Amino acid sequence: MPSVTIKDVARLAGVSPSTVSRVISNHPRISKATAEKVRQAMETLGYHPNMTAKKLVSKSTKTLGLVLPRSAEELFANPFFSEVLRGMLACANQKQYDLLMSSANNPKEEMETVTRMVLGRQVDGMILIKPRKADPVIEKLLALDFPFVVLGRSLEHPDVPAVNNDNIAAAFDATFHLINQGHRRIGFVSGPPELVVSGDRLAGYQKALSQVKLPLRDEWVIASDILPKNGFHAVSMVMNAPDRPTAFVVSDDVVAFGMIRELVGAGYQIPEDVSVVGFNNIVLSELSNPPMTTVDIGIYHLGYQTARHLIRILQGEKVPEPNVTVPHRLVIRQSVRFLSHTDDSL
Amino acid sequence: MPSVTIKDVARLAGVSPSTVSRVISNHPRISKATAEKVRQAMETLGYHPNMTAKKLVSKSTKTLGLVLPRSAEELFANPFFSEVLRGMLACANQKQYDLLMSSANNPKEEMETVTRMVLGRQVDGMILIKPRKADPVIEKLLALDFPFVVLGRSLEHPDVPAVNNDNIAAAFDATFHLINQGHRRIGFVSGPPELVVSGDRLAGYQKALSQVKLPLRDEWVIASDILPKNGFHAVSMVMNAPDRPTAFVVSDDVVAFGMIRELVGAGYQIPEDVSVVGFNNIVLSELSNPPMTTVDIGIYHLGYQTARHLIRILQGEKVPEPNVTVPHRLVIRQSVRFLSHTDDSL
DNA sequence: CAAATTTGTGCAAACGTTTGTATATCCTAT
DNA sequence: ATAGGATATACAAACGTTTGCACAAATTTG
Repeated sequence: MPSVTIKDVARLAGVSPSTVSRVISNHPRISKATAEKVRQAMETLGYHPNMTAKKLVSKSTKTLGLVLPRSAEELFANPFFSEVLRGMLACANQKQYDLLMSSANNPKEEMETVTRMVLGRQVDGMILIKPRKADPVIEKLLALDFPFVVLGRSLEHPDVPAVNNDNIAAAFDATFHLINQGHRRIGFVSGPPELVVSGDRLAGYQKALSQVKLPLRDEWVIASDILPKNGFHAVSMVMNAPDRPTAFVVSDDVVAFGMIRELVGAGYQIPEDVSVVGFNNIVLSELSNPPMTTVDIGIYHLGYQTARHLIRILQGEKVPEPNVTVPHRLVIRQSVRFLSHTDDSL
Repeated sequence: MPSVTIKDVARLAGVSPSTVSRVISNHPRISKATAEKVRQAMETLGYHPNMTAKKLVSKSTKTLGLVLPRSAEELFANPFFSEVLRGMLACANQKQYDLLMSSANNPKEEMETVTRMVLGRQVDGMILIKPRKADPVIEKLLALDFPFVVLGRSLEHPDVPAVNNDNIAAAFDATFHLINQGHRRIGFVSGPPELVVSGDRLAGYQKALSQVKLPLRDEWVIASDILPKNGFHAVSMVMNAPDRPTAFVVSDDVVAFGMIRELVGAGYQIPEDVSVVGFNNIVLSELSNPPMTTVDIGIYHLGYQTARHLIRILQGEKVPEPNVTVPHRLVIRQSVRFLSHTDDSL
């Protein structure tokens, strides 16, 4: 409302607008005296720079763009997202950047929003969360030569700046933990098939099985997108077969919760009858009943490093590696049972 | 990078920049012919308006500001937040607004960020999430006469535009449900004491007790901020007393999870030994073991309506009521036991 | 002590739009 | 034919900054 500009300050301080500007940016060749005078004037007038004007002339917005994946509806109810966001905000905040967010209901809207942010010069760089396979947004940004980093990885462009877990290794570890605990019949619940991350985790699972020469049984891998809605029919189908799995690797903790709930409802005990290892280690994994064994992928760091990486690039710092990998670790709690080989109660 | 401006379009189309501008904004007095010519030129050049310039001259940013409460660290790991955000984004997106976010580590930073957004004219309005009692940010915004709405309510300024639940009634309902189920010794776990919402829920709990002439026992109300860190000492202290509560109202589902976990760890069964009713109905409340009885406060709607309310105000629509109340409802699941009055097993 | 350099400040252009006012062309009505 | 009003477009100022250049004053140098 008051809208006091640099000119008002200049007038009161008895100097030119450019001098005021230089005082603000600590230009070296401003005398101590005028600087003081100007600061005084700013103070009494309650001056604050108009960021929009500043952005226009400086051609830098100090803002990072973030468009929510169209799968937002699902992914978003997931604590994963807020934890990632928390990391991003923490980093952005520290480096004096803001985050401009928008959501989109479908791929078309998503592209439009990206376009508006990028071509509309509202942001200095973009963050892409969990890209799809053959993601057109990546193609677009690449074509525009606009700075961006993906949280996850691009299948088609391996050298695009990215922050990711080694999801193959992570799923391998999760699966191998079950193997080490004596399990031989291990099922897998995968994430949305269009996401790169889903493919990686599936691959890690398969790798672990084949390493110990266990057969891959297609009927034991379940696509999670049919899970929460359809009452887990796929799960009960698998469980009703004569030689059912004794354990599952589930590529998302939330889905794992839903699955456990179904299993419990069907009369199974966790981990006595079925073991489960989840993915992500969200806060509630620790608080659930039973506390869930899961692979901690460092969600907060994932977010933090993604923002960090992008800002580094924007500031022209030497970026040693295009890709940064956030370490994961298996957190062993109580949703996995040790299965003696001589035990054939299952 | 290419940075094609309105002038480039004008040149190619053989008209003046102002004409191009008017074509874009569908000015009535532009001939069909030129309009076509200009659109053609925009197309071939791949023109997109520079939003920053537009914002500068139009003095409207089409952006909503959101500063994360300093309690972000805690609140944020909470799915509550992402669900609220999802609602806000959905509404903003629909009304063609963006969200500018920032976080702050302490009240001072918070104020600075608000100042930067508001006085820096980066946003048209602000959203304040769950204000504290005597929140200085509210005072500031009021003093500046800057449009904002709070998600929650202001204690000191009841007529400030706000979107909220009737938290007193909600906590009353939760407590009364326990009473109806036969409970007479009911504890309460409160949220961070500096938040308005915490006070309201506590009041609702007290109201329910006094309505049925149950004594208020101070030692049975536990402040949650001492909960997750200190291993729930307060809980075990309460539980070890000779006449311990048979049930708790817990003003946040996440805290309820943590509490249940502690209780289970101490050998109690839920709901057989202790009943719990939570607050918020986050996604995982349904999936937990046992599924949690909780009051659904419509988190998504809370977010959606907050954005909606602010946008209404910004667009100068007649706003019938300064405050909108999002309805709540008790969702009965399986964390509460029916307690026969003749049953003195507890 | 004059010349050269440094120091401090102002002027004006630029960033890419929007919009009020002026002007030119074209109708329509007298 | 011609005034009067539409209609369609151009001009230029404005939004609030930053910054290259010019220039005066102060300081250093030989």
